[in-house]
Amino acid sequence: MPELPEVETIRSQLERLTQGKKIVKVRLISDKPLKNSSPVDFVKSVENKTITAIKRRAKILIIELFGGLNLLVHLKMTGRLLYAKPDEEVAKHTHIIFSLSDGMELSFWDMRQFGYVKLAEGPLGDAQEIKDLGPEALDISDEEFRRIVKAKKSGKIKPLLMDQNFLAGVGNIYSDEALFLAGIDPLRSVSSLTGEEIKNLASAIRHVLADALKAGGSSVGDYVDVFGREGSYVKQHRVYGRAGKDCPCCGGSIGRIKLGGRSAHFCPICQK
DNA sequence: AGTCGCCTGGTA
DNA sequence: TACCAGGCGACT
Repeated sequence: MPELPEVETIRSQLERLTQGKKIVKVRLISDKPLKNSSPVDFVKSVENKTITAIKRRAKILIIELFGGLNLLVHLKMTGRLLYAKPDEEVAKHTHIIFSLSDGMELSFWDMRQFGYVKLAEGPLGDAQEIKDLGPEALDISDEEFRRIVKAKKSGKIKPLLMDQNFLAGVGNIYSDEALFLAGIDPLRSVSSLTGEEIKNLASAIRHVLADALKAGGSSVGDYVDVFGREGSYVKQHRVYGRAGKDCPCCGGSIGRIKLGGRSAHFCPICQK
């Protein structure tokens, strides 16, 4: 599902709602999200631990537990973390229910089952999922962005923006939106970008992510926040999901191509 | 660098 | 029926 603005929306909500609360019970409806870790260890390690902080790195949520354990949650395409009152019937696609000391439940729901909830011991920076990530996209400086772009000798700009080890937090929606704002064709090779284009792109990335965060993210298909509410940034999309519609800048038709197995949306006139 | 696979479900 | 979907890792 979500990219940085959506995950950050959930992070800040969880921080407000669950920080300082204790996880009094864990109900594993399915082991699938645990990937390789043992269900017994998972439940034993998490039950009766207090949530000390909710952090985020790239698109990964980090639920910090008292005693130094971290729960890493990746929502991938359709994962949700839902905060709600206990319900008699468990909704379809709910995999894990954490009962909290305030009487509420935090549920991990994931229709396509790509997401994970993993226990990470030791320093967070040592975790396999975290250690190779690039700098955070939301507040990347012009200088830092220029440095990491210049370090790349080959490849196309759009797939590079989505590479989490290059830049952390940008996915298919926001790479399209940022490239549109910067006037750069998604197929451009990294090495062909001018200094000014790189600067404009850094600015566009920060701008798009900050605006999307303000709007509570983009609900294209499945994304909802911890209360099950949609984000409203789709209304502000300039190119993503708008193939065949008018470019907000020149009035031409928005195009859509396949790039690296994903769809890329762009204006063939405004983006060079 | 490009394609496939993991899954379920919605839409043309 | 076929194709599409906010991700990403494992293949060739």
